Amino acid sequence: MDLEIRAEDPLSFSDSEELDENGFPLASSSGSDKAESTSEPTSCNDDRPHKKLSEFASDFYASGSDCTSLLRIRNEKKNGLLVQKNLLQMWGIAKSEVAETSESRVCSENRKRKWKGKEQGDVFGLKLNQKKNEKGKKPAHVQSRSCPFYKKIPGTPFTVDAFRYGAIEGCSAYFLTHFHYDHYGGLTKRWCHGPIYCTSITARLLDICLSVNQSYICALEYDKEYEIEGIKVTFIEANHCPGAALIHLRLSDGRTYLHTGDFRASKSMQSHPILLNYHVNVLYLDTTYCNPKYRFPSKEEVIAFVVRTTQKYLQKQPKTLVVVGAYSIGKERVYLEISRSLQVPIYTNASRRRILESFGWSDLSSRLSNSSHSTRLHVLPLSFLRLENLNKYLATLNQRFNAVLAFRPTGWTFSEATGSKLDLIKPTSKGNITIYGVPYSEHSSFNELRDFVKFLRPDKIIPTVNASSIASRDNMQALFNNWLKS
DNA sequence: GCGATCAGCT
DNA sequence: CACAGCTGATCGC
Repeated sequence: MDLEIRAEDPLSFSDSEELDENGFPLASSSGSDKAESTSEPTSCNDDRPHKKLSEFASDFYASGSDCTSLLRIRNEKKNGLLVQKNLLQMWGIAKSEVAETSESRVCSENRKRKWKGKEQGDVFGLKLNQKKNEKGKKPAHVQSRSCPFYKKIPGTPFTVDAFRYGAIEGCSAYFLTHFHYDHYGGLTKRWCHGPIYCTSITARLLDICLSVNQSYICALEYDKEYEIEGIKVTFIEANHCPGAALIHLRLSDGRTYLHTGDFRASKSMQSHPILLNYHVNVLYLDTTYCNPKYRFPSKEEVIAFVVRTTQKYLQKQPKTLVVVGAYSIGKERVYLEISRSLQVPIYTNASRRRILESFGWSDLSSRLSNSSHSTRLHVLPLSFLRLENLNKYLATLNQRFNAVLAFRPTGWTFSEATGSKLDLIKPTSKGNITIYGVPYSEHSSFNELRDFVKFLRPDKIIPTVNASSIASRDNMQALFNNWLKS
């Protein structure tokens, strides 16, 4: 493999900033500007208010928080890339170009209304002026975007899920924990900054969806120890989406790190040999739901609820179309279990079928259908699951169904009131369309997180989510301290 | 013209 | 809120 970059001192990312014993920025450090690590010099004045209060991971904030997406899927149309304009077009129901489908019309009208309220002219004027004045220069927010410290692993030339920062100084191995946009963002077919280590499923998705140059992709098996740049590396199944991994690192000096990427902690992880055998010094933790209010049921309980709700609806109304919403990858088991219990195939569009088939799960692949007429079970993009959209979708299936039962699986569908009592969930409903939000989470609940940390007993915990506000960080740190005391 | 990235939004 | 995106507009080549 040709490495584009050669770190002069691969064991040190930034020798100019003050670090603690683990290689993290000291709270009292004043060298925040030196933390800049993109290849571009930064010239932005930092007037962020929190700077005065805390220097914790100063470059964390410089990383920006925008999450944009442009998932282009290589279509079946030869080698061309096709951007899918809208769902009804994709299904061949609406004509392209001229086709102003009811769905696209609704959306564009909504946007126009919002846009108008923001004084269109002013916005355009401002942008154009800025562009003229700053010709040749990148906008400030781009210039200031540098790799957050918690994505760099101290004492190693590794970064984790850090692809939006160009070439990172001192990094000669880029790890990708899983194929979700907020983690792979920045990866394109023009990636050339170094080898990407990931699982084989993620590796295939990088090829299928992003056309990343194969020569940069290094697929590692789960539960097998590799030595990369002198560091022992083991991937552990993360219980998140297909191909997601925890990264276990053992340095030659004995330090042990665990980076969870995104994960849902489970009891079975507590019997993993590598987690039992090595004390973890630093834990990089997915703290998405690190708040006691997040108390959702197990995936199995939610699936059981979805299946029995489906069966109940079908008894009352046999001509019901069942719809499950999903992002690119994740939540597969929800529709897989409906498919099993109803003994019907799963219809979804060609792009998603290609992705699902790449997992190499024969049980899933064998249930996929390319015909929307062949089955009452359809998988659609989560964003499409709204009453108006589903109503129109139903109409396109010409009388074959007369009701829609849809499920939106997301960890956000929690309610203090319902808690784990799933049968109290009230769907949103209008006419013959019913949409259930179900708390199917692929991140740890608060209790699962606590139990995992108490099992692992790391010396230090670095939250990788919800760490942008001081209050939130302090809150989490207090929880960690509480969990780890005694 | 095309791919990548933006702000704004959910 | 924020999961993990989605959209049209804009930017760079």
